[in-house]
Parts: sequence; structure tokens; C-alpha cells
Amino acid sequence: MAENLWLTQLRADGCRLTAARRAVTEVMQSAERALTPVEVYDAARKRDPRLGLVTVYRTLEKLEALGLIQRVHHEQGCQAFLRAGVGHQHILLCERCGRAVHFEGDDLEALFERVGEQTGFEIKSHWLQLYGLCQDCRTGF
Amino acid sequence: MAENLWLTQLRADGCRLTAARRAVTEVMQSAERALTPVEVYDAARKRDPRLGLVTVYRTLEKLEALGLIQRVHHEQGCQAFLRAGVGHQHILLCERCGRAVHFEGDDLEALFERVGEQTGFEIKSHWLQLYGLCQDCRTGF
DNA sequence: GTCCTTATTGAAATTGTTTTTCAATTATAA
DNA sequence: TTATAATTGAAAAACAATTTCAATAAGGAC
Repeated sequence: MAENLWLTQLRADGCRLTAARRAVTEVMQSAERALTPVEVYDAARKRDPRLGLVTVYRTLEKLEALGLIQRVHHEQGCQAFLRAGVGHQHILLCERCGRAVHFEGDDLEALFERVGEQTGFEIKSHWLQLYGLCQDCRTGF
Repeated sequence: MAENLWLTQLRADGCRLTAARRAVTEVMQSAERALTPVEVYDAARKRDPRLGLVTVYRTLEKLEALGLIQRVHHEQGCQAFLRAGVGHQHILLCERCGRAVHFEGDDLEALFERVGEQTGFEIKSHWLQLYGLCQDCRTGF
């Protein structure tokens, strides 16, 4: 019953392990870039051809609720999902191929303090995303 | 012909100044928080009751292209617009009332350098948004 | 001010995305 | 193996955004 971590988590949450959930889970776990629901649908149907788009939406919602995937915001629209980082991590996206990488270690406390003083706001959380060119896309292709 | 800056910019871009554009412009210029196209539509119709939603979409698109408004990304969905900041500014949003404030002066160069080294990416741009509670929402209401 | 040209408009239709409904299916515990 | 309740896919509905097109009106020319 060699289950992977996400399936174990789903089960711990009281979910049944179905072909649909396995397919969506595998797709999301192995994705190198953020995928839209339709992209997930297309990819997952190769593993489970009977899969419906509705189930993809529902499964993504569940995975997001469990913190296993996260939404990625692009210039136009924000309906793409990527496996979540561990702990407090942010995303770095390649502008050319879309590859997504997590990184950590932003130290923005000083910034928050200053902005808080200037604006009167109490800063609660933040959201940082970097864009650039990945190694492959920099060095030709 | 006391035109304000946005209308002057629109005209400079070759646009005609219509009631629809005046209405949408006024709404966006005075908005304290990010508004969705439908919210803009509702507010702008108080100034120009004949305004259609399609025109709101088109006008927002134009204003965004001119850099006068910008998209604001929320947890769920990213179809809200706010007047743009001047120069390199970021947004700080109140989690409770939605009020949006611009701030500047993030110094993230050191972070970019380190992340670039670690990941092999060439960092091109970044995107930062802060969330918190504004003064009013902190001190009761 | 009047006329003319053409950008702009609103309504309707279209397209695309997400959610809801519901009967059939199937994972899982007993 | 059976019972039961979660899960599913298909269809329909709701919602959002875009395209089409004839009517309107802004603004330059006179």
C-alpha cells in the first residue's frame, strides 16, 4: 500500500483514495510549473481517462485546503496551482518556461516595521514573488 | 475644459473623452480600495446611467495599458483594479476594510542576489504585497 | 455653429470558466 | 461479502469576459 505523503494526508483528513485523487495528486506532485485546472485535467486524464473536470476542481480545492498546493498569481489571472513550499517559502518563476522554484529566507522585518510606522497599518502577512530567467532559459535552450 | 491628469493622458493617447470614460476615470481616481469591474460599473453608473459593463472592461483595459491603474491580487481571484502607484511602489492592503495604500522603499537587492546564486535564476522583477490592519480597523471602528 | 468622419458605445450573442445538482458508482469499515 | 456513505461524472446553471455590429457622438474642418 505504498502511499505517498499527500495520499496519506488526504486519508488522514478522512478522504477516500480514489483513482481520480491519485491521478490529480501525481500530476501536481511532479509538476515543474504552475498548472491551471484544465491543464491538470488534461495531464491527469492520461492516467485516469474517465476523470472529469469537476473532480479536478474539487480535488485541487481539497489539496489547497490541506496546504499541499498553492495558488500562483500571474500577470493575467491567478488560477494556476503549484505544490506548496515547506514552511515560509516564496516562489521564483521563470518568465520564459514557467518553471517554478521555491526559496526561503527573506528578511523583511525591517521593511515591515518602517512601513507600519509610515502608514499606521499593523502588518500581518506578506506576499512576495520573484520573476526571472532560469538557468536553462538563460544559456540558450 | 478643466481636465484632470488621467483625461489628459487618455487624450494624449488619441482617445476621445466620453461620458463613459469620465465616469470610470472618476470612480477609479477616487477609490480607496481595489474595485472589480462590476463594482466600477455600479459606481460609475451613478454618474452615467447609460454606461454599459462592456465599456467598463474596455476602459479599465485602456487605463491599465497607460499605467494609470493596476491589478490587485487577492487570495481568491485577481480581477480588482486600483489606481497605480508612482514609480516603484508596492501595495499594502487592509484585511478588514480593503483599503489600499502604496508604499515604496523596499531594498531587496541583497535577497535577489542570494536567491539568484542559489537557484541559477537571473532575477528580473518582483512582486510584493503586504497585508494588515489599517489604523481605523485597528482602533475599533 | 454645422457638417463629416470615425472612434466609441451599448445590447446581444458568444465563449470560457467555475459551481451546483443528482443519480450512479465505488472505497472502506464491519 | 455486504452495507453505507463519500465520491464521481454528466448535465445544467451561474458567472465572467470577449466579440460582433449597428447606432451614437466626439472632435476636427470649415
